[in-house]
Amino acid sequence: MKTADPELMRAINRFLVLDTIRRHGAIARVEIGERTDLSATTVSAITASLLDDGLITVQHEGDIRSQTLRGRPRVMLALNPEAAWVVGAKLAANRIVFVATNFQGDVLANLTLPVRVDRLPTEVIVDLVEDGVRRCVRDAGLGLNQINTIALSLPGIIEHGTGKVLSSGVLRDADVSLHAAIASRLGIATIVESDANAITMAEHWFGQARDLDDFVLVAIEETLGLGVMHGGQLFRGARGLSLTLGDMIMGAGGDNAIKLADLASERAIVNGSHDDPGMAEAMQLGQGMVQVRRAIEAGDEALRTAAARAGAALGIAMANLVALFAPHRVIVVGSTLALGEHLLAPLRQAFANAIPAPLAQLAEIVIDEADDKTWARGAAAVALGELYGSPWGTTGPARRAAQ
Amino acid sequence: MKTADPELMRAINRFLVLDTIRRHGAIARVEIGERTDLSATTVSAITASLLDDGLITVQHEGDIRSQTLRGRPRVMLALNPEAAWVVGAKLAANRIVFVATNFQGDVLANLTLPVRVDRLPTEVIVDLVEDGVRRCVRDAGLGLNQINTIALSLPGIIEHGTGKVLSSGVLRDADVSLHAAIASRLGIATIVESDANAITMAEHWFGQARDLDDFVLVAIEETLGLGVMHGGQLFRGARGLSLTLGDMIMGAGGDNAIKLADLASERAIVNGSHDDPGMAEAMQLGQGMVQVRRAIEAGDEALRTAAARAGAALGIAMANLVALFAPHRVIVVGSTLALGEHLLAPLRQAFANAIPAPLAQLAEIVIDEADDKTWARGAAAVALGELYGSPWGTTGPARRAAQ
DNA sequence: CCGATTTAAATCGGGATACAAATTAACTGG
DNA sequence: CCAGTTAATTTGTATCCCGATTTAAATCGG
Repeated sequence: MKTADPELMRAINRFLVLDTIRRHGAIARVEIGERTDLSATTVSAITASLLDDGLITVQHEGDIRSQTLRGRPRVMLALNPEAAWVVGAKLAANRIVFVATNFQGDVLANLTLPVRVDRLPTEVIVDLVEDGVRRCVRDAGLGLNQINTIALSLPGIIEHGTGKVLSSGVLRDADVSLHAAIASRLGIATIVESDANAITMAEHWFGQARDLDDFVLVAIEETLGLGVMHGGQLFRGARGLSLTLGDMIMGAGGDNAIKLADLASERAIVNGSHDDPGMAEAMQLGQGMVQVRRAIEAGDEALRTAAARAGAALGIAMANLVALFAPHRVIVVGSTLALGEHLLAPLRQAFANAIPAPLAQLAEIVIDEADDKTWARGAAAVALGELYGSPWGTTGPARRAAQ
Repeated sequence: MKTADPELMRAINRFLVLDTIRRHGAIARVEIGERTDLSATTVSAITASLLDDGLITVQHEGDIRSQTLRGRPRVMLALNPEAAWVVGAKLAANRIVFVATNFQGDVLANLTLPVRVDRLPTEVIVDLVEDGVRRCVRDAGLGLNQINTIALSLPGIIEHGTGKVLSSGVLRDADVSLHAAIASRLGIATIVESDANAITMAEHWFGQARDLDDFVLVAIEETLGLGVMHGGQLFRGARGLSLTLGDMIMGAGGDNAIKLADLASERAIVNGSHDDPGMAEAMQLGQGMVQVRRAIEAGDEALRTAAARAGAALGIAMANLVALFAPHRVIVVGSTLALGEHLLAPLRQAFANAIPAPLAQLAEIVIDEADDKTWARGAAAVALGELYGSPWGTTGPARRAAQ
């Protein structure tokens, strides 16, 4: 816990103002004051400094007259989209997705590399990331030297701050310092983050949780991820570790103990039909769940059962999460959603059965079929969040190696 | 998120100083400065104010000479034990335990009312609490008017801030405002808190986690409770809800879905032997697990199996908690520990099997056979924590109803 | 067209805070 | 009894927030 001094005070209020502008879009000083409970004096001082630093700009044009037509008109302030640029990337089993965004998180360019990352040596992955970043930056009409931060997200357990990957389904090795490798390769500050945290950030900034500072997100793809937003901050465990969901054991012990990942991951769902060559093909292309859905609707009862089993397990896991974190909302994202109601109907039912009565009204379930670009954009948002200078250690300062 | 102003700044630093004194015991100003990274000037100013408010005192006597014998001697500052008094209470199924403590949490008096709270109407419980508080306060040589806050802890889901009990195993009704009832009855500010949170506080202040700001606590008694300490603050869900563990579903859905409480609560363990009148008797007296242990050691295989099953389920649940919260330590407390290794051996083994490899080194399990007094003392610590004026909303201000 | 009105933003002055440097206090040691 | 040493306080400066006042930039109304 940090000691408070005037600098911290200013940092907090400055962040508050900047975040208010980001959330609201173009906004006048008076209104910032109303929303933040800061005095007009302070808002003026802080916005002057933000203008000075080029993080925000005045918007004269398109100046929609304020409702009240009298008096001195409000001067609208908005983020300066060109204050900085970042690259966000999502590393998944069979693809790498990049987006370049400006300071407000608008996607300027995106790029998908359809490669089986699974079995590649880490060095090669770093190569691919480097290439992807370079191309994506060029596609955005930018130069590498204009990129402030790169945020790479991938599934697994990741130590925030050091950027060490303790374990990940897409890396062959454990305890990889992806972070340092990429940072030194490109000479740009780099953040490595769990993909679940990235998409959690995306939902908070751009998606289904813009209005909420307390929610839980369940990411169902090749691996099962978990993100927890608590008081507007990503919740991290001790040492800044990201959380995991796939390792949750369903079952009371003994023989019926089974990991959630073995019930509800995409691999687990297709397990029975793995001999079908078409299915294997689709899985490699990331279209596995689309294929499964087709098969189910063509009458494949084994897959229907598998999907239902996965949905039920997820529903129970989500009920457990509600009991453990008491969030207002549980957001479900990920490619497995392509199964549609074959997954969701049993999920909802299991959730409803498993949720303790007093909590039944607390949390709503929201399904969001976010695409890959959104995930990568979430990684970008993680990077931007640090640029905004959040004064709470939740996200430590961007680690810059090299350079 | 609050806006920062000089007042908040001072509140933070003041709390920091007071907390440093509490944790360290008698300590000189210089050392406070070193530990908190505040300047000597600021420490002097804050301690002067604390002295002025009577929260701390100088210790001239017993003035152990500082190591270095030269120079002006240090003036040791310590909490003023008489700065305030609080009562902490633990409401359990078959007893109510009270402690009265001074400002530093020393227990001045304690009292156990061996009553079956289970089936009593709420009004009667409030009566009992009132009587208990009055007696305990008198036993401590205090007057009711000297008591600053009462903190009542009980199992269940409790909304911090409003003090509403959404559900509890020891109350017949749901949605009870115990809080207001007691506060108005005694005319003293009252806090209602989950018992798991209370014992979590106790471990942090007095017990096995004095050195740690990130840990998880599992309370195994008649009901199963969960406390999460995160960054030195009790983690609460949205709306300030306390967390629950007993509602965790073990099992993947369908027929083998079962609540942890139905596997590992004391009632679940003795379930098979409920017809034994001696056992029923012991359970009512809170000696159930001692009795079970005796029975196991006398050869009762059914109970041995039940205990092992409970242990295994708990071990898995704890592994899940480590995956979900990534804490440094998991502390286990509660009367079920009386089963000893009959419970713990399978617990440890299940935990070891279930914990994901990368996390295996992260969290250690600590067993703490805390007695009832410690739980009640934890409730007192919750009350004291608010008196110390923690500036972070985590624990809202003590709600005072009535007078 | 110009002054009154209205609202927004900037400026001024007061109060609180933290900190560094200088000063005072309270010892020990020879 | 004085020099040396360490602790604590005092002094002076910079920063920050805020309320009140002033300035700015519109509209309205005759």
